[in-house]
Amino acid sequence: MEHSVTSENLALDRQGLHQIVVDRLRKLIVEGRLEAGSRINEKALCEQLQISRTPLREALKVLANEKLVELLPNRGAKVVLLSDREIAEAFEVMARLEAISGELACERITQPELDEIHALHYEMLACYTRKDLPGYYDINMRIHALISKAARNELLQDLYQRVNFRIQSLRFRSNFDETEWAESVQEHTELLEALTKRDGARAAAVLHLHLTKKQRKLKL
Amino acid sequence: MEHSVTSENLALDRQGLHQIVVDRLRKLIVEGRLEAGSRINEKALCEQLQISRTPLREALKVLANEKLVELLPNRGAKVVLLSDREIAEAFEVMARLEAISGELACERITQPELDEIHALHYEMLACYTRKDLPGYYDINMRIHALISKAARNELLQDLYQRVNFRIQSLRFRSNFDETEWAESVQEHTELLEALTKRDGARAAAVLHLHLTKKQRKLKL
DNA sequence: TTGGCCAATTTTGAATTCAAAATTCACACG
DNA sequence: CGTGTGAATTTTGAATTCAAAATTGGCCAA
Repeated sequence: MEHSVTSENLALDRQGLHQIVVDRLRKLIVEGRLEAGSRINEKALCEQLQISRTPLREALKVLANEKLVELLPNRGAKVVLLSDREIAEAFEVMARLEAISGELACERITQPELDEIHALHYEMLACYTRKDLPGYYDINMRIHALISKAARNELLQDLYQRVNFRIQSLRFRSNFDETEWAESVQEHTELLEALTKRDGARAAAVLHLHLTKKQRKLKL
Repeated sequence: MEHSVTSENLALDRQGLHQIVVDRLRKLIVEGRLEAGSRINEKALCEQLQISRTPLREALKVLANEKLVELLPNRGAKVVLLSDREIAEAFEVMARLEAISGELACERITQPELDEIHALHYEMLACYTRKDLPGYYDINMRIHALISKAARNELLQDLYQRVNFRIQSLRFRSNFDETEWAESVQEHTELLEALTKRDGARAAAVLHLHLTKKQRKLKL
């Protein structure tokens, strides 16, 4: 192995083991692979992730701060299970954050970014036509993430992501019937229009409504 | 000692040592007693706080997640020093969050809460008259916190606090001349008016402007 | 003196250890 | 049968340990 250095130093350790664990665990939670409400056993998780308890416990404390897990004194951690009220609050905040992002994005988005969103929009239409729901969800999320990014405010983007982490796992609870799906697509078309015209107020309004409707589609 | 239990169990440990350390450290940072940009020595802090390194390191990771400290790989932690851009972003977000809180508070605030805000407002006027700036700051913050609370959305309140932690330490950098102080007081009076009339749009507008002006008062 | 190099020391990252708390489980008793 | 009790086991919280990385400080040479 001619090129190898002392220790295979691929994964240039960004910032300590704990951060890697935070990201992996958060992904597991957000994707629903770690069930909401379920207990987290430190030993078991350590073995699964092949790490010692220290970085795992550090990660759990960070995720508790993000309110993705709950720390019970002397009784370990559990994946947070949102109450109906918390879900409603998250959507109320998300609707506002998206509206703000949309408004700011109208002022600050670049043409290449706008083009990319348009491209994604067509990809999304393709998924819609094929009734490919997972693909639709994925592209939809990427569009919203790009808008958040185009608002050119990293703190706003951070808050957006934070709230998004909370509600993303709820996508399994949304029942998209044919009519509602079509409606959602229509809203996206209007959003693109507003963005293209740099009509901030309209983009904000469309996004606020879009999120409010998304909330209504949740199964209770 | 007749009443004493095995171990003096006052401070009913809310939730582990690390959380206590998080709160204490955050307070030190926000109050500026831990200088922005300064290195944090684990051993020294451990001795000062009379704890071992484990809970301190857990706390540092949480605070890094809150972006109050920065973790440098293998080189320890330092208190975050905000760039001008980050400060501008924080105020941009804060202005929006306050506006949202004000708007929602108009819909949801109770009469006792409104009364308490009025009482605080008069206390604040007293501080203003006496030119008691620390007292003014303190009451001012409590008024804004109450409005955030009256919005009846814990997640929104959490985001509000998070952003507030970031910019609170900047209060040392604001130069309040006589005119500006008077102006600020006037804005508060208008805010109270809007709240009393439950005029959400107006409360939002006043708060947005209030924050924007606050930002302009910062020394660069 | 100044600059560079290497050993000694300090500091960090993460695993391990140890005590305290909670949980499990067997068994006696009603 | 179901229920309460307590010892054994597991799990958690936090200190300690240990290796790796960074920093410091001294020494030598230019």
